[in-house]
Amino acid sequence: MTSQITPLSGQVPVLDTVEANQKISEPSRAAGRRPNQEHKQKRRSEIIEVATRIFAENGFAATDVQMIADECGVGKGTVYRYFPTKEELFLATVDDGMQRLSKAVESAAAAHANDPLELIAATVRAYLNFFDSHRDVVELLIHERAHFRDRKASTYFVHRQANIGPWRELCQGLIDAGVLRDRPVDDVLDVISDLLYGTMFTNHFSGRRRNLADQAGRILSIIFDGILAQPRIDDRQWEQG
Amino acid sequence: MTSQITPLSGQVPVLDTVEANQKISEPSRAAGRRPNQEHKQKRRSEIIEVATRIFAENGFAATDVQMIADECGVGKGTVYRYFPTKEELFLATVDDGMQRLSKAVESAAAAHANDPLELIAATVRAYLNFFDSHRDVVELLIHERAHFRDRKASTYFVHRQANIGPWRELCQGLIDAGVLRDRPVDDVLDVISDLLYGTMFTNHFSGRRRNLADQAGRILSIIFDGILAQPRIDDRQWEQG
Amino acid sequence: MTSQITPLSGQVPVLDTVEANQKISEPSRAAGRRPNQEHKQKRRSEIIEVATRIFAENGFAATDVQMIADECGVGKGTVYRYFPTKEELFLATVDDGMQRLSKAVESAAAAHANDPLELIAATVRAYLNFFDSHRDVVELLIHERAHFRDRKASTYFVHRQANIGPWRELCQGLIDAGVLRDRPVDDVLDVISDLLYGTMFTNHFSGRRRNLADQAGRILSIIFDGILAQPRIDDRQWEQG
Amino acid sequence: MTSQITPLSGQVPVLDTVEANQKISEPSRAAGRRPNQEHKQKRRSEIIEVATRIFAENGFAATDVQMIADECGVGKGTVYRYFPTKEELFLATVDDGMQRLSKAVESAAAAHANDPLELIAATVRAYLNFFDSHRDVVELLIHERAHFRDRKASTYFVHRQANIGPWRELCQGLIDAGVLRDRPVDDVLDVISDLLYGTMFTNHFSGRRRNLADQAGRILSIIFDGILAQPRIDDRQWEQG
DNA sequence: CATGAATGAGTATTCATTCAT
DNA sequence: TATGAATGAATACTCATTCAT
Repeated sequence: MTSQITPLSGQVPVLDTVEANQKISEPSRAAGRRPNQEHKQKRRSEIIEVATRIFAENGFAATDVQMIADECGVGKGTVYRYFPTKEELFLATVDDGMQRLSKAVESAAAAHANDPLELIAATVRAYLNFFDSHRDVVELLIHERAHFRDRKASTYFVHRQANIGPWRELCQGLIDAGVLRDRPVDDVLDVISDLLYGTMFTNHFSGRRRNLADQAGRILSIIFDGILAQPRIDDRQWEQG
Repeated sequence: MTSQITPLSGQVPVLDTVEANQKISEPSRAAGRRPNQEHKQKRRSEIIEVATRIFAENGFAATDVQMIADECGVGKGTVYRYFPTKEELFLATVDDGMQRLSKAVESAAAAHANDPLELIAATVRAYLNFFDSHRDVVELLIHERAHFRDRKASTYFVHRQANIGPWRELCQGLIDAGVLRDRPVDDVLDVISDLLYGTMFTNHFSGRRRNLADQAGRILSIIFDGILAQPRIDDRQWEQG
Repeated sequence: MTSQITPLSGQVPVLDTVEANQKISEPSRAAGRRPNQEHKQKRRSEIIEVATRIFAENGFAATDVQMIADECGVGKGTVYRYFPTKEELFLATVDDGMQRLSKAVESAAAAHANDPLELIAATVRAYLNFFDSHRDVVELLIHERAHFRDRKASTYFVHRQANIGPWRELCQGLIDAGVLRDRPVDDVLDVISDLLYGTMFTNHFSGRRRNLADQAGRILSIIFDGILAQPRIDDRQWEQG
Repeated sequence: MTSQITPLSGQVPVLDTVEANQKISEPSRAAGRRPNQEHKQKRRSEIIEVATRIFAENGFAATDVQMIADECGVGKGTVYRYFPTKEELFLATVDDGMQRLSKAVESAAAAHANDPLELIAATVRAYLNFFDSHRDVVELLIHERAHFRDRKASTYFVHRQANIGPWRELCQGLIDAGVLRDRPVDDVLDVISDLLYGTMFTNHFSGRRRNLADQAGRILSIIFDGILAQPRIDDRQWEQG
């Protein structure tokens, strides 16, 4: 159900395909109209696709399942055949969004597996690009949090946590190699992750539409080099609060 | 309605009291029924305080105005005497939260008006501290976005935009003085703002509870100095995507 | 909530009035539109009266609360102000029916307190008369049983059990006085109760419409004297199965 | 469709097999596909058996045809091949129950064809025993009445009416022979029928679990001999209301 | 023949808002 | 002015029935 989400990854992440638990076990009984797995998967995808759009546009509460059924050209009962409740349908759209994010980041990372800094840069660009061209998914994240706050851990952070591992190794390697300053790995990853998360939301919420390639560049520049003109000479301990 | 929000400010931020239409119109006759006005303001504050908590706990849709009335010990009709609709009441709580954020950041900044870098550091700490001790407000921001997406600009970003000015001047001054690298001011401010925004949400959503002073220190360290061990020597242009 | 139901009673049964728990405790707070107890009781009765008819006509499942609201000339929400669920409303109608039965039997019995056999006869007549002229109540008993089978003891039998006491004493007295044969009191009461219950249902379900006074007479004749021409001479033990 | 039901019968009751329209039409070609017919009858019986249990447990409305299909291990469509609607299936279970009652009473009566009073006693016992060991059937009677009130005469009373004949003759014979008092036959039969009906329901609804043989004995004792110690001396006319 | 995928009519309950008192 | 009684629009989910395979 989860997969590569963390915006940094030094190796090709494995996509944990979900189909297993979606397939209905083959009934061993007699003739009759047989269930068609292919057809089921296809229709399930259609519903998720439409639901993603409609939930993103209207939010969870304001979305009537009938709207989704109509848009799909099926009866409401059919939607309920595939997803037992409106909530499950919604969560399926969020999960689907996260899987698509994973694939997008993976693909981008795969092309730069041999140049660590470029790998990081490519990942940052892929992450921002994904959310820029899939604004629906940003909305879903908000609605998930608003509606399921106390019943479910945020899907986004579940994925982030599940896939941080490879990035930690990559970072540690770069520190050992003297490429990065000797800072705790988790501190570095947290700052980068939080910055991307905040940037993504801000882009979306504030309507800020800058050239994404430039934006990624500016972010990387500051992350890599900081904002001070003469950094290390100033010895002040910012850590002390 | 708005006030100092931007997490960086080189001068005592001005509280833009736009709340004209929220305040009960001042009676123009000299003295007379002043006590009533005070009573009204007090009750209005009570309602907002209770509503903040209940909206944060339950979200907008799941909150029944009756719950708020009960908690306040007044009739439902009374709540409607102070706020014409549930939505206006909700928005008033968000605005109230933003004003409190402003005051908190202001106060922290005021103590370091003479040391720019320390001013920045103090602001970062104050910002993270505020949201850490006012988790309600984080929730309200989410619910506002989820429910009012297409009807209202995010109060948070309205405030941010309204109060970025002084920070821009501060930054430009530091660049001119050679303290900061010569990067476009807005780039720097965006990165810092987005990072704080993302950090705040991540702290809240992922349940990450680190020592806040340390967290602020780590953030500042990376912002100021970057993550690379030998920064400027690498001339690579990250801007090119 | 309960009261005299059992069809036999040697003393004026006490009607346990229910109003106590229906009244809303006086709110101690300020002005405003005050709750009006009288008005509430009246409306509650109206709703029960209408609901009795509609539930009896359509059954529980087929009754739409809207039908009741319309018939009452109030909004659906108003019905729900008085009864939190459709089920509670239904059960209230059953209870109301049982209370009315109690009153009817009581009144009839009160007139013959000094002649035990006549008291029994009057009770039998009152019981059959009540259900004959309140066919709604018979229906409610059926629907209650059909719908609440495993969630609630039958209201009818709860009442019957709660009010059998006085009848047991009366019967025992008559046995001691040699008026009745020396049989276990509970056997006698069970047979009479079951016979009345079965007669009531049969009258209702089979559409049998005989003169009720005659019917009561025939029942009493057989109960008192049996069907055998030469009873006690035949010593056969029916008890042995 | 109907059969011997009336609890009193002086001769082997005839099973009125009216179930013509329930049976799958007999194939007129001599032999041929007889096995298929058998298979059909068998499956039909299976479905009725399962449906009886499930309808009794859940009531008509709360029973999902899917539940019955699952329990039978067949597809829902198959159930509909045997019974055109859920209602017809339900009514078939009621009718089946009544036929089983008939058989049970018949068998018991057959053993005492030569002793009228013992025949009556045996019938009473068989009737109470049947419903005691087939509680499902009692439930079905209730649900039938609740759901089909105005569309269908109660199956129970249809059967009762259809089979009262032989009992009337038996009774009249006993009266003529001076065994029973000279009362109108129908009065006697009504009282006995109603008493058994009421006893059966009361046993079921009130959870009263007494030794059935004893119970039958007590009932017979009162029916035969009445409750008065000195019956006929008291000349009072109970008939006058 | 048997099956189960598809359908859509049907309904209890909630709650923002109004307004009589 | 404060109150709470009244209202009715709005909506997820079920399940009997049909019919393509």
